[in-house]
Amino acid sequence: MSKFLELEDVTAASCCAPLSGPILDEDEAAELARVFKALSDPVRLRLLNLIAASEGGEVCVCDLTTPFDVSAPTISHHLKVLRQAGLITGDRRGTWVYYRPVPTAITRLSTLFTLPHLTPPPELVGLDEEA
Amino acid sequence: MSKFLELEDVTAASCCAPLSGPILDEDEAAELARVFKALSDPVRLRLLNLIAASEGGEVCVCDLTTPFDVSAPTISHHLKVLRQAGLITGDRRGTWVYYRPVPTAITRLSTLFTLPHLTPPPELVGLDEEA
DNA sequence: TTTCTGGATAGATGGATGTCAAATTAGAAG
DNA sequence: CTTCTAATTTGACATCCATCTATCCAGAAA
Repeated sequence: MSKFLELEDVTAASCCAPLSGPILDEDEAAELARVFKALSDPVRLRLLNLIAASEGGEVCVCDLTTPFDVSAPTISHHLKVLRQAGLITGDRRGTWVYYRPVPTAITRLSTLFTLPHLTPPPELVGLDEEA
Repeated sequence: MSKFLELEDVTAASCCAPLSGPILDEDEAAELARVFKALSDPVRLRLLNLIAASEGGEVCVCDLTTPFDVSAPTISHHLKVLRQAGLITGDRRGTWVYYRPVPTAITRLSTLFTLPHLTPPPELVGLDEEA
């Protein structure tokens, strides 16, 4: 494991119970917020999507810079943010650097959005905020 | 339906396929990013948690201001952001305003974080970013 | 070692965002 | 109408963040 990433994993134990579950304390909320902040940028979402959808399970950074309109350092920055959020991992192999998703960190978020006592009543659709 | 919320619903059709699914285009990514940006603040996460976990299915704003260290206008601002993201709805009844979660918008996010072809291999835990 | 290339870091900058105090609106009650 | 209270809006301010250019670091190949 290369050394160029010395980062704090933010997705510790904070999230497991759904949002509709027990009350979130300030620390848990702060940790979770950091993860969602990592997902709050379009470029980062597309990066994570490309990495998570990759056939081989990993993607070379060299393939992540061309699909975007931003500079290479910006891509590097976004990858770092995703790394710090614990959503992806990367390691250097020779000249190139490869990134993979961290499945446990990603699937953990899935349980957050289940609403046990609120199975979505389809009749309510349309009462949401309207344009 | 009261008039004090004239907001664009952001959680349109953008999200349904998991992050590991088909490639996200720029528009879809932008829409999704807006939802996650709404979730990227600790106060907003706790607000949504309080609302989603409420027994009666709704919460009066008057009960949402005391648990926090921030001023009432700030709470109002955060509620507006959550509303604009389509995650909650609110309406005034007499003197008070009540907020409810929007189940469809919330549960929809759940499907985003499933990894069909990547059932989380427990052996990989620990290879994540380390402190 | 020197050179070349892929990728990360450093520093600067413009725009977005969380916060508050003060002013405003909506409704209830005199 | 006047007054009081709940909640939102306005406007200002400080901080944060996405982006860029320039520079630096890590390997590979001479």
